[in-house]
Order: sequence, then C-alpha cells, then structure tokens
Amino acid sequence: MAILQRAQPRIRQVTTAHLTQTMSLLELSRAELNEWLNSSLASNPALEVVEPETCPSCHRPLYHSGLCPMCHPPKDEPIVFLSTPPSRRSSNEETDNLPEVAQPVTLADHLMGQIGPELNAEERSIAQYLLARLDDNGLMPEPPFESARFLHASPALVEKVLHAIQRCDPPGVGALSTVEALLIQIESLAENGSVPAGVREIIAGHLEELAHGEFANIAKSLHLNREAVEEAAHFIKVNLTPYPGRAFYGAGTSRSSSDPDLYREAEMTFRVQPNNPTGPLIVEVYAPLSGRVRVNPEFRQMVRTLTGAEREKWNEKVEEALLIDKCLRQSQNTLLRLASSLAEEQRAFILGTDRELRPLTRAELARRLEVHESTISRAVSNKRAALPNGRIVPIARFFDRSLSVRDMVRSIVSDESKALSDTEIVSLLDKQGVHIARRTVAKYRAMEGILPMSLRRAQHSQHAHGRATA
DNA sequence: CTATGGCACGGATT
DNA sequence: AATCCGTGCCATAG
Repeated sequence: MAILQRAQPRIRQVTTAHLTQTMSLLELSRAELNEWLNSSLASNPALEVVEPETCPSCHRPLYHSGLCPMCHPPKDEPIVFLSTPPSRRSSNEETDNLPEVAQPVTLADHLMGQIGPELNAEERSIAQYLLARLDDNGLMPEPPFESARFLHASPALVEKVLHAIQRCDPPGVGALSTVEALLIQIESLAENGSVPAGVREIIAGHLEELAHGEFANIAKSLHLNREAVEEAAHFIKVNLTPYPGRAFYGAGTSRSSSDPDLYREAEMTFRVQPNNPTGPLIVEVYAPLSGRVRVNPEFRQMVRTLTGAEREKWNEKVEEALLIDKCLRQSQNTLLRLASSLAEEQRAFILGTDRELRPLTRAELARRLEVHESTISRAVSNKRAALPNGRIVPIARFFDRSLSVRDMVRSIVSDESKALSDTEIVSLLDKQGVHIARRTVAKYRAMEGILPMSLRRAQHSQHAHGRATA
C-alpha cells in the first residue's frame, strides 16, 4: 500500500501551504478536517465534490465499490462504514435505525450558547477562538494578551470576552489557573449561600498543603482551629472542582464528571447490533463530507487548452487537487481499518469496563495493518470514540497499558473495609495474576485520585474524588 | 518500623 | 530523538 510519506518531492513543492497539512490529515480532529476541507474546496477550483453512490436498500452512501456494510454485513469482522454528520449530508438520507448513542453538546457550544447573544460579531469571533483554546479541563492555557496578539485584537476586548466566558455555567471555566477557577466557583456559590470561613484563604494560599492533608499547618497559619479547617476542606471537596470543564452541567452517566472528553465530538462511534448483540460490532467513522472529492474533469480539460504561465498556474491546482483526493482516501482508509481492528481487538473493553482493556501497543497494530507506526500514532492522537454506553473516550485510551490495572486498584479500594496499604494492594493484585511493584501501585493510586491509606478512613459514601494538585 | 512521595534511571514507546 | 512508564532507592512523616 502506498504510504503517505512516499509522496513525490515534486508535488511537495507544488502545494507548500496545504501540503504539510495534507501529509498529516490523519491527525486532524473531525472539526479540523472539516475546516481544512472547506478551505481547500474554496481555494481550489479544480476540486469538486461528487455524490456517492448509495445503497439501493438503505440509501446509505457507499464509499467503496462493493456491498453496503449495513445491508450485507461481513460475517465475522466488525461492520465498519464511513458516515457524515447530519448537517452535512447531501440528500435526505434517511435517519438510521441505529441504536442511539449519546452525542453530547461540546463544551464550546454550550458556552457559546450562553454568551453568544450578548456579543457583537467581532467579540463573537474572539469568543470562538478562546473557546477553541480551552483545555480538557475547561481552563484557559494562554493569557489574554497572547490571544490578543494572535487575533490582532485589543487586549481589553479579549479580556472582556474572557470574563464573559468566566461567568458562564460550569463555574470556573475560562479561568487561567486552577486557583482562579476555584475562586470563581466560590464567588458563584457565595451568591446563593454562605461559604465557610477560611475557604477562600485556603484556596488562595494553601492548596498544596490541603492536597497533602496538612490541616494542622493550615490552621496555624490562618489562625483557625482545626475543626474549621476540616469543615472548609470538606466544603471544598464537595462543592468545588479544579476541573470545571469536566463537571457541573448535563447530568450524563455517573462517570461523566471525570471525563473531559465527554464534550468533544467523537470521530467514530462503536455500537452493538440491535438484533444480534453477540455478533460483530458496528463502527461508524465520521467523514467530513458525504461522497468524495475528485478533480473536476471539465476544469482539467480547460487547463489543457491554456499555455505558458497561465497553464502552469492552474496545473498546480490540478496537482494539488489530485493530492488532496489521494490523501483523503488514504487517511480514511487507514482510519477505517484502524477502527475495525480496534472493534475486534478491544471488543470486551468497548462493551464492558476499563478492566477488560487488553494491552495493545501502537507498534503491534501498525505491524498488523502494515502501516508505519507513526501513522497509527497520528491517527490515534487527538481523536475520540463514542462507546455504546454513551461514554466518549480518547482513542489513545485503547492503547493504555495500565488502565485495566488502575481499574482493579480502584475497585480494590472501593471494596475495602479497612483501608489497605499499597503493599497490601500489591499482594491482592498478585493473587489476581497482576504483578507490579509497590511504587507503581502508589502511582496508579495518584492517577486515580485516591488518597493514601492514612487519609482514607473517614467518609466513604462521598462521591467526589479529591484531587487538587496541578 | 511502616507507609508514602520525590527523584532519577533504564528500557520501552512514540 | 524525545517522551513515557515502571521501578528502585532514599528521605520523611507518623
């Protein structure tokens, strides 16, 4: 199979600006790919979109010559097909009879919905940029003046928009730091009820100590008694979150509050067959457009009649269009094969729990699909998958070596009656056939936000996970 | 003395 | 080549 990296150097020169992106189509997210394609279509008259053939019985677009994967499902392999989001569908393709998988609104959409109405056009485009920059936790990683420089907008205006964002629903979004996010949340809580004494001060100056459970130190430096500090700590734990983007709105599944990717679009959706739950999975991979692109034959014909510089100029466009077409097919093809492999390999994980994730490396999959391993890396990074239970997870998670063990640790701790030490957890895991070092259990614990044994005894039925370090 | 976190090393992964 | 991950060693707190 021709590998993307092999594209001839001659062409590489032709399309400088776009080519770098073309080479890495695989690593673009759904939205980015969309945007890229739109701009390519707009700037290249040689490109045209052709309607796909559709399956005669279900009217689903057929991307490959051959049978419709839904109407003629393969026997053992997963059923994989490309599909286009409803807004971009060409004709009125019938809505599918596929089982519903929750497709939540993105965090950015949610926020834009709140602030959009109050903003004028310029402010809105600033907001759009800012929202796109929010990280997984809903925090703003870049100071307003930098955004302003990038946008060529006045810093004051950018700040104004940012402040508008910060007043929005998941309290704390758009904050520049964890501390700021917490403080904003406090303000929002203070409007409705009272906030225990010391909470603000602890957030502002003693977060580190709080994370380590050093109540005595805090009490001393704030001149409070220990009870007050504990009360404040409890309040913080229950009411505040350092990850504003993850929680608060849209009561999704119980897990959702800790899943930052929930509010991003998925690039593929895994489902079970409604009438054949034990059969192969169905995988829907999203494509930026229904149908496919090609070089407009009339345009090409027209170019042939030109001469000299004119001809050169438009020929470049034709070459570029050819390349775009090729790369698009190439990347979609790999994506489909990747999806299929994942559905097959990680079926148990997709249907079940984290614990059932099989260790799988990118390199291994690359060998199997006969592509370069960097190809897999690109395809996997920056993408998300929707699972049948409605969760949206980063596709990189399919390659997480320790996820299943971390899940075991989590359940060991939640089932414990007498707070276990890391060493004890090691031996419990040993019995279940998992052999890891004590130090490693400690790290997993930290990753899961589980406090050390000594700080774990107290409250058990609390649903909030305490984790406050950056 | 036990439990745990920090640091750093080496090997695997990307 | 850069980064990530599991681990061992050591310091520190209780």
